[in-house]
Amino acid sequence: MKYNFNDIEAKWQKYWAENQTFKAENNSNKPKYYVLDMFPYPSGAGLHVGHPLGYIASDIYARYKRHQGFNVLHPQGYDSFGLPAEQYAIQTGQHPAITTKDNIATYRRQLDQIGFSFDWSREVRTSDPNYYKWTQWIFIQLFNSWYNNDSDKAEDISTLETIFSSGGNDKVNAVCDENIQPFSAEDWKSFSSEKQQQILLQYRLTYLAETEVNWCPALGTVLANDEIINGVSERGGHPVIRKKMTQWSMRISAYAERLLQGLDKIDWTDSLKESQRNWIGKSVGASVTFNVLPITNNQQPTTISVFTTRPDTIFGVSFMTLAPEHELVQQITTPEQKAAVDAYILATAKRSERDRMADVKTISGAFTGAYAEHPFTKEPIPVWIGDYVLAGYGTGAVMSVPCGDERDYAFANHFNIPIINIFEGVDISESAFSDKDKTVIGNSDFLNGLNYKKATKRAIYELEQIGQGEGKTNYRLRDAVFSRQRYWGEPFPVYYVKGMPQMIDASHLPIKLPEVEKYLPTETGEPPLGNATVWAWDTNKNEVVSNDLIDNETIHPLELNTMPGWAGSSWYFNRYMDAHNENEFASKEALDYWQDVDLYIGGSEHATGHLLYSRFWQKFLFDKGVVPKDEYAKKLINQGMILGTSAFCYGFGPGLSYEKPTDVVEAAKAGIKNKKYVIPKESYDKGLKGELDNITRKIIDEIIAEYKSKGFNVKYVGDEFSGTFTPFRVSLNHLKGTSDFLDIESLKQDSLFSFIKDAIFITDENGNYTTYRDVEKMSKSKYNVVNPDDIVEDYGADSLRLYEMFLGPLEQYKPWNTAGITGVHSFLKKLWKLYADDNGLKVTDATPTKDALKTLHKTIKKVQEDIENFSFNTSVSTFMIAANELTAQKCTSKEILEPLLVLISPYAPHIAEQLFASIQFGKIIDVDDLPQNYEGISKASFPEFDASHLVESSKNYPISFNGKMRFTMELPLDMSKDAIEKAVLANEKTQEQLAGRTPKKVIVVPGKIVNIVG
RNA sequence: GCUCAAGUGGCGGAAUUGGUAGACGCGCUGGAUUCAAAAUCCAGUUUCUUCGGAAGUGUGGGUUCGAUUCCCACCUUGAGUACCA
Repeated sequence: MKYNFNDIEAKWQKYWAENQTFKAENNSNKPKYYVLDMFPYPSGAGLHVGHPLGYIASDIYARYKRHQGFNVLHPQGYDSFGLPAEQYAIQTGQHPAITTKDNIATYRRQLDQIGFSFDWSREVRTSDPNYYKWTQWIFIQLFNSWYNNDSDKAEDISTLETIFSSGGNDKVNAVCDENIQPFSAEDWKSFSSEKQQQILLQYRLTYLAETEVNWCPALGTVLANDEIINGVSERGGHPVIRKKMTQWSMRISAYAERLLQGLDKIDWTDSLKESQRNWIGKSVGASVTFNVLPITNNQQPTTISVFTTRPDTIFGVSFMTLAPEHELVQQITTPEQKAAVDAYILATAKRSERDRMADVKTISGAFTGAYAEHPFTKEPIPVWIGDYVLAGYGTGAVMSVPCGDERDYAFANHFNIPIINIFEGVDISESAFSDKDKTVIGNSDFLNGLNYKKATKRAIYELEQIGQGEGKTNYRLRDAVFSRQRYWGEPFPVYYVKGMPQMIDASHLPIKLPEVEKYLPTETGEPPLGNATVWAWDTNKNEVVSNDLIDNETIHPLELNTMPGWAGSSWYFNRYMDAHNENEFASKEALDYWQDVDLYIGGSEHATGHLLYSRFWQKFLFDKGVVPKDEYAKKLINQGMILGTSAFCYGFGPGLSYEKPTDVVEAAKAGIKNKKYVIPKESYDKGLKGELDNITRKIIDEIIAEYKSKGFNVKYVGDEFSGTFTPFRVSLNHLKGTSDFLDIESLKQDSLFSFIKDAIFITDENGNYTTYRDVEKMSKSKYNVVNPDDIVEDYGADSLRLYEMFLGPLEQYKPWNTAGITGVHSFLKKLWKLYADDNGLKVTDATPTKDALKTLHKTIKKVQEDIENFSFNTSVSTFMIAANELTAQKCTSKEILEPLLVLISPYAPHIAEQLFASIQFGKIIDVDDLPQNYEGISKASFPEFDASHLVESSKNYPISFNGKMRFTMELPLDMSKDAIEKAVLANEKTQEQLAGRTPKKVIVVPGKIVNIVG
């Protein structure tokens, strides 16, 4: 019987689904293991071969853990809210829910045919009301919480109210808005309930505030910092501007330190942790307050507070710089400087964020005319403004120490501000000295002679003594904007009474997305939900009612924004534990049993988005006692991207290139229909170098001849040809099989490539045009997308799985090339032949040979090590070696061949199941004929490695001379060092190598190597 | 600029504690089988070579009996981040 993969795979996939083979139980005597994939956004384009890479890896691990006796949770779902479905709705009017449902169906079909061992009974979809009910619920919990720095955790807002009414806000150590007004317990009690609500909002973990947001006009929505790359939107590359808007925000800054500390206890890659550390951006230093010297006697005293990481350089301060947007600028600027300052502010305001980022070398600024007083020397310090100081970081003001900071140095030089040197024995005439550890402080009163560490400590102490500063830690991490002006997202469970947000009671959730006529913003600029006509909250009936009924007494308007994409993905891993629970977000029993994710696999592009926000929510839920762990994923692996290999042709002719020589251009303008040519890569390369090869020369001669025949007087005028050939991509569908040869006829018939329809292809002597292949990201527009459906049809799911793993290390970026898949495919055919031939099953009860046992056990050892190290590529090689060896040994022994299948089963589950079942029944069995009680290979135990089969009695020693291996010698392993040395020296090849020299030294490492020096 | 990865045949890659560099596969070359093709099987395939050998893991140096592996400097590529005080 032949290896009929299409038949086998379809039947086993059906069998697994029907028998719920991979369903995980929420209680079990077995140890638990949770393997999680980052769930996909179901896009309309479906899967390409790059997408399943991580899923295959996690599936191998999940199957391996089942063989090891674990109760494995391996779920899958869909991150199904998002922009593309909404944009499709805007274009076509089709409801995003329908688009999403269709896309999910496609994804499911594609995933199913790869043979994943997902427990689909736990599927989640973030856009399902039964799911987002709990996303809304978490939002309410965040609203009802504040962060207590004393207990270092989130607490219920009621505890804050209690503190307020007993002692005001004086003693509260909370993470909250800036500029909170102090009040006493009496004040609090006297406040109106609205005023109280306003104050509480400044403390809540999710809060409504007018903040400066990143507004993307093209997308009509705000974006979070992680959704902006180089000043433009991640999606679409549209410009982003700063704008003040009232938005929901998440007080993630409350968790900055815990998010940073938590990284130390999780096994994530260093680069990913590093990204998160950078994003959190902790810097330790001091805040220092400078008194501004009054210009006139009746001026209000003001202060400028700054954050610095170098309080030790306080005596080096020779000026201060404020961000142009700093609120004090107008107040302190002197009348003489007002014109200059205003002009500068105007000039900076005109520059976009992007310009400012791109141009960091130009030094600009203006003097305010004001002076601050040095806290210790009491000397006056000029106050400048400059756009190198960012309003959004620290306090938006810096104390400038030109001798210790490059930017301050450049600024001081540019504006001729004095530079004070406070470093002992350091020359600062050329540049600033920012290496804090290599000198001691001088010229600094009480800091003289101290090193960086001691001086910092002392400076902070002295500042505290005079009440003008304290030690402070600053974080770059900003609170995350949580409102989006979109339709296809979770609605907020929020209505407004007199402009104050009110939470809908959790018992009335979910608040379902309303129907709208149009998915665009309203004419008055409200978000799409502003189009909904039934979008008001009736506080008596506790239901969503028509907007007409709004009376602002019992019926109130609902929130028009929706939640961002990361809302639903920040907790989904917990929902899988108890996916259908209607009363809780997951039951306590399920959460206690599964605890956390043991292995999480997904892309590194989520490093500062999803992976940070989800850690934040997990910590919050942990504080609330809802989840048992404050980090949800013990280990995380980033799979690398699979790149496509695009195929290029090189065109020459109108519409494909410029027309040179000049005379030919003129002729073309005169209305001659020119010829197009597709030339080989070598001709193109030569053209780039300005040389002409025979082919190009021939083409030009042909063109000239044609013009001449039409009566034009043309001639070729030069050899300059660079840039006249145009490379263009062709679709992989137009290549012959998996080769690089172009199927010219099919290309010409494709309407996508109509521009090349009439071209003449310059082929080789066999009539082939060879395309040039280059590695790029897979994308539809590059025509290099490979669909897994095609691979599965041609080679089978097992081949696809093996090949994706065989390509290279999991974490690495690597190119896909379908041609290579024949290697793993013929391995599977060879494997099949080991078990079956034309007469049926070959497996016997024969006693295995020593060699076969050795092959098996070294394979067990290697494969087990590889899986545990996530080195899946090398285990595929190991399987190939094992199959090659066993074939050579003509092994038919069940004792060898049965355990081998268990080893292979995580990688190639279909063929392993088929052969395993066949061995059980002594013939190639059809899945349909299996008895009811049959337990498949997934219940089989992973084979035990037995080292005794690998014991050797001799070793083929490499004999090296000065470290270079020259020949080998077979010697017994129990031979003593001396005996080995004697035997090697006695060998005639040794004497040959030495050529008469006497060895200075002989290194013998028993069991490893012999090295002769001399 | 800073941070983090990574540089090995024509290609993807292997060598897990320093110990026979190039496993395994693709591609290529030759052969067998076939009327022919596909498929399959066998042999070869780092480079140079006077066929004895010699050189060789981005470059230059170092440590070591011995370095793809450890250390220093540099070059290149990729990713992230950026007037962060």
